[in-house]
Amino acid sequence: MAQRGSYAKGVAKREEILTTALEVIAREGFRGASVKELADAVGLSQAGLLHYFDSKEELFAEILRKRDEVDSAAFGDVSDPSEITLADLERGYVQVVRHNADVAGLVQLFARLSVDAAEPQHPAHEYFIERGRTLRRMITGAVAQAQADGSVSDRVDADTIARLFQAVADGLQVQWMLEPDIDMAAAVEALFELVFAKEHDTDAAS
Amino acid sequence: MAQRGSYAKGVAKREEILTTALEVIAREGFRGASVKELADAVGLSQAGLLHYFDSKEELFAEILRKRDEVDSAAFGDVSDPSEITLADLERGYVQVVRHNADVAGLVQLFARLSVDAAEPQHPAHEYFIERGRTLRRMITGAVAQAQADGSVSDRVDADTIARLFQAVADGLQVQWMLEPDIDMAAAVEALFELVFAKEHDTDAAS
DNA sequence: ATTATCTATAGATCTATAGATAATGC
DNA sequence: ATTATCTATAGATCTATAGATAATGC
Repeated sequence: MAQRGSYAKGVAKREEILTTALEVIAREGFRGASVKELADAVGLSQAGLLHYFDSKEELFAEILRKRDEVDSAAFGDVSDPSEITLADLERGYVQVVRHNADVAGLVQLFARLSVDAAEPQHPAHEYFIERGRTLRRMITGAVAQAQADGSVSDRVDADTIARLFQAVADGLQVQWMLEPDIDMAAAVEALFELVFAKEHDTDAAS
Repeated sequence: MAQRGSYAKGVAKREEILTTALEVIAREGFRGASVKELADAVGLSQAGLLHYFDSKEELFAEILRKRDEVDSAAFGDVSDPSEITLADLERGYVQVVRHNADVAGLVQLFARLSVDAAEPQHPAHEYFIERGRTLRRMITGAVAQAQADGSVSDRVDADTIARLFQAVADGLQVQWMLEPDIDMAAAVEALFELVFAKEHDTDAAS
């Protein structure tokens, strides 16, 4: 009952498990991602690894959380969502989409768990709900601002636009997994082009 | 070697397997969809059912094909994609999205297989590629037409717009599986609103 | 005393296949 | 003769847990 908490060694090992898992999955794909494989990669037995997590599903949920942590460290954390402009958003979006093309296994893991985590009891359920909210909050901020200054039509509310943007991101990844040749970044840029009445209507003669 | 082909009874049974599977999965969800469960539902043993399919994965691929067949019979087949207007597209889109809300299990199955079928050897790989193409062809037709008459900006080519529309459809379903309360139809309508410079700019004063 | 880790194993599935027998149709 | 179907089973996984021992730290 009286939990003492993890020893320093345990904390470090758990961390190592997650970061190593990210590499293994990114490289080998989601298929090779059995608990056994991940345990081998950090030199633990399968039972040894599971000591750190309640279940396999929780392990994978934690891997995704760790991924976000690593990514937002790499791509810059957003302290204040209301500070983001649309241009920032577009840049960040394209950057993430480009990066994802290098970590196919993680994209697969994410997509796979998105489906499994639909079940409310799934250990990643909250993760996905929370992540979606955070993502949309950022988008909504930028969009609302653009609507205020007139560069985006306000016939559709910012929340719904945010939902559509999220959907495009998820949906494009599905297409990309199936046909890795397609250019996700170009598609994202096109989306911004379409939704935002940009100033450079150069050849709008017709 | 000398294949005689299936007997009438076998053909009918195979059909029954697929249509029953659709009902079972729609109702019970993707979880209860083991081969055993599906076999029980048509009164066959597991081995008896597998006699009709090369593998479990092929079975599921066939189930999805059957679903499309049933759906396009219900929602009207498109003989000539170039005949579709944007308004048709929007109507059809909303209709399908509404229908899907009643068959959660099939939506899950589809999403789950989308990921698994990324593997080129997966029996549903071709299905997904082909389906995407067909869907986008319809969208492209309608969009190109709208671009020709000026109701849609031609700064983004019709193919890319089609890809975005497909992505929105897939991505919204992921959101909906996670949070069934959201209104997919409203989001789809918003997408059309955004992309198409509709005439009814009623309150475009600002 | 508690955590970190191992080995071993229960047991839950699930897929595919082999080897029957019964039904169908050339 | 071939298909339709069954029972039985191999065997591949994989997850979780029990019961050890070794390492850590109050």
